[in-house]
Amino acid sequence: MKIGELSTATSTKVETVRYYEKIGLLTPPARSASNYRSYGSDHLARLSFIRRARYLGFTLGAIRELLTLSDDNDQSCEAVDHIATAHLAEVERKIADLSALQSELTRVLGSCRHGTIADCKIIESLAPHR
Amino acid sequence: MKIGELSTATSTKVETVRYYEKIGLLTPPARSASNYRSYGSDHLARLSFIRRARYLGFTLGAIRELLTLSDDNDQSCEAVDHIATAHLAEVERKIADLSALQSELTRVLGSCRHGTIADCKIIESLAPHR
DNA sequence: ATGCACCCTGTAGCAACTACAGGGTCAAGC
DNA sequence: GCTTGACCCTGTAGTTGCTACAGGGTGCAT
Repeated sequence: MKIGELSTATSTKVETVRYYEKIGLLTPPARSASNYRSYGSDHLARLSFIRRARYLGFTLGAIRELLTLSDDNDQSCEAVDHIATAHLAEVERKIADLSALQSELTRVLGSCRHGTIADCKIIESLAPHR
Repeated sequence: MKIGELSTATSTKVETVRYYEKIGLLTPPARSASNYRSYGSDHLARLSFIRRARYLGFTLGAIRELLTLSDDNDQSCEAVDHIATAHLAEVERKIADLSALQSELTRVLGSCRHGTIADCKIIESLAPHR
């Protein structure tokens, strides 16, 4: 399949596919006579893996590790578990941060009296002169 | 005050202060005879505002708008309210996304049987061949 | 006078793409 | 047979919000 087909099959932009190749996440595929990239089902599987992991918020670095690990069938999946656990912890930390932010923003917004800037409580609470 | 003092006063890296000046968020301060930047309390207030808004997750673009608005005391604070409301919505969307992710990661991790890669459920659920 | 902490400018790097610019290829329709 | 349009190619630069040098100058204490 050509890059455009692979791209639509995985909901990935064509440029992104080429980018993954450039940084070594995807192996360079065979080329047609007219120098077009020609992908097989292995590429499709690998790219699907990458996209799903990206969707789950893994960094490209983590994905690279996961891909390396997944190539070695005999290894224990302890390392995989470790990467995923660390990522989960990170996600939970972000949720906590954002929730704190949410309360604060809600508080700030709740103080808006819809007057003029001069006595805008939002601006005020952003500029703590305390 | 010199840039280092401003920097520690606002917990901002010196490079970041210069960066804010370069992109026009901070007005260029006066210079000493030896070409050192020399800041006053207005700069301190403005940088505090920026840092607090950044801490609350506002983008520099949004902060630029907020700063422009806050300079015009007579305007209604409707626009300010609008920016903050939009930001809150964004934060809430992110929280929802991350929470979905959290469940999915928890599910994926829960399936780990600590065997070898060959039958690693984590890897499997990352590569959906369905 | 010599060290050290601080200041200056300017450029390049990070993540993870995205968006051109400037060209080549291929199949369909007139 | 020739044009039109959709696709493909490479390479480079832009995005966001900084951060990290490199290669210098300044100011103060010892």
